Amino acid sequence: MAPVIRTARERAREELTLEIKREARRQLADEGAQRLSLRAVARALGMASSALYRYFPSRDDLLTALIIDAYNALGDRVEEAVAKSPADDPRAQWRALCHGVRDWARENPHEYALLFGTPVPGYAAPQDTIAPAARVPLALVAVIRGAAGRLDLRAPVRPLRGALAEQTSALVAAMAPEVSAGVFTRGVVAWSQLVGMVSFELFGHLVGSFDPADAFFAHTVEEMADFVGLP
Amino acid sequence: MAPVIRTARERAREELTLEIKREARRQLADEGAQRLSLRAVARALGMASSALYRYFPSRDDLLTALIIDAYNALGDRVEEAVAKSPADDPRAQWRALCHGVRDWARENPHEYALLFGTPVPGYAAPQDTIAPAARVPLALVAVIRGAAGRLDLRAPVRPLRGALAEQTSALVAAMAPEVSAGVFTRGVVAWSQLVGMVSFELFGHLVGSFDPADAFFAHTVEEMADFVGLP
DNA sequence: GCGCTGTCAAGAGCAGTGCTCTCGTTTTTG
DNA sequence: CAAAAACGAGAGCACTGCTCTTGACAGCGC
Repeated sequence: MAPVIRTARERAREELTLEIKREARRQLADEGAQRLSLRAVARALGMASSALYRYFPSRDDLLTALIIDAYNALGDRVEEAVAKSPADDPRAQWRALCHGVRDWARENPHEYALLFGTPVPGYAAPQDTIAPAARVPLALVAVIRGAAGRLDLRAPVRPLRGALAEQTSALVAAMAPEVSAGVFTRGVVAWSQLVGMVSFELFGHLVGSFDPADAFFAHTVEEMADFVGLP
Repeated sequence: MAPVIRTARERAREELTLEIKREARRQLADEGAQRLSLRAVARALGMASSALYRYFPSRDDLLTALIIDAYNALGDRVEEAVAKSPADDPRAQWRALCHGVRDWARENPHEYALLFGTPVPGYAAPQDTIAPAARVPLALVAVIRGAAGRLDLRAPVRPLRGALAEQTSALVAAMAPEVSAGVFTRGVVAWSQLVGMVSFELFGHLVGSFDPADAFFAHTVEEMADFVGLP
């Protein structure tokens, strides 16, 4: 393993890397990813802009690092919210998860936009992001798994056919064997609905209709809990 | 009214405005809004970059014009798809609407991102965009209205309380008086789910799970049609 | 302790951006 | 016909991401 005592150089490098990300995150929160400027970050840190390239080979790499941090911040928040909920109350956990996502998004709109808005770089999500990105979806299926056997579907799930049945059964076998394929797809539907609704609110698509979205959001969270059959 | 025969200058201006938008749309489709450059547009048109500012006061204004055009293109596409469906088959119309949105989005990913991704300008959606932006949602409630009286809800809608009841009753009275408040909210839920799912597919959030999303999309469209009670 | 080697910050510079201002020219208008 | 408005082009400002070179310093084996 790496030694605990590093050379002065290595410690300085690690510290500066953190400081750069900290300042970049500040500017991101202030002005959005669009206006995040390497030169401005360097200026705020009192160093030459060229020196920054020793730590992040390009602006996109800095953004990727911020994306990973944001995914982890959201993951921490949501996992903690779920953990604080009663262990035997899947609906309370569901509520905590959904409201955790929304609250975090409203507190960090630019970071949320970085995760779920238009992808900034050339469409290719680096490999390092997929694990942090999976945390909230995994927490969501964990909540559903915790309710397995007690699920109560008011409306039966339509049968899965052909390619969808194959895709779903592979996924279910890998990550939620105690849950039926139909319920699993409903979980994915609810996840996309949650992100769609939060994006609507943050991106201003609800201004003419449910402008203070609190009541609508709370209601929809319950409806989607019913949709996946949570007790 | 304005005369049909305009001065040569006015006709030239109108034509050049269209040409600028055409070229900008080309570059938008190629590289995305991020890389859309006024200078590059001017270069392609063989004119000085400064001359462009006589037609669009800023880059954001050009983008706003493109946003309006994109909303209208999507609106045309969806309205036409619904109109081509059997008049007495709300579920077929629903299918046409949802698949119309997805198909258009897949054919014009950057323009879709412009509409439903991270808002590019300073968060304020200009007044001119809200009418074109409302076309697809309005088409969606029209489909539901067309099925009023024949709706079949497998799972009853949770009662709307407090602020939500007030917001919804105002909206329902204004745009869908023959539909119950509960069904109306489910329509909004389905709309946000649709956009969330298409965004997931286009922005790469489905790569690990339902990567070819065709089967999952088709299945979910039917599930959401059930959700709003379409016959 | 000494020198080599790799790492580092800094500066200059390149190509590009949005945007403003001025300056002649052209077209419309009174 | 003359005044006024609109127009295209050019120069220029302040900024961006990024590259290359230069000189200084730290860490290592000897």
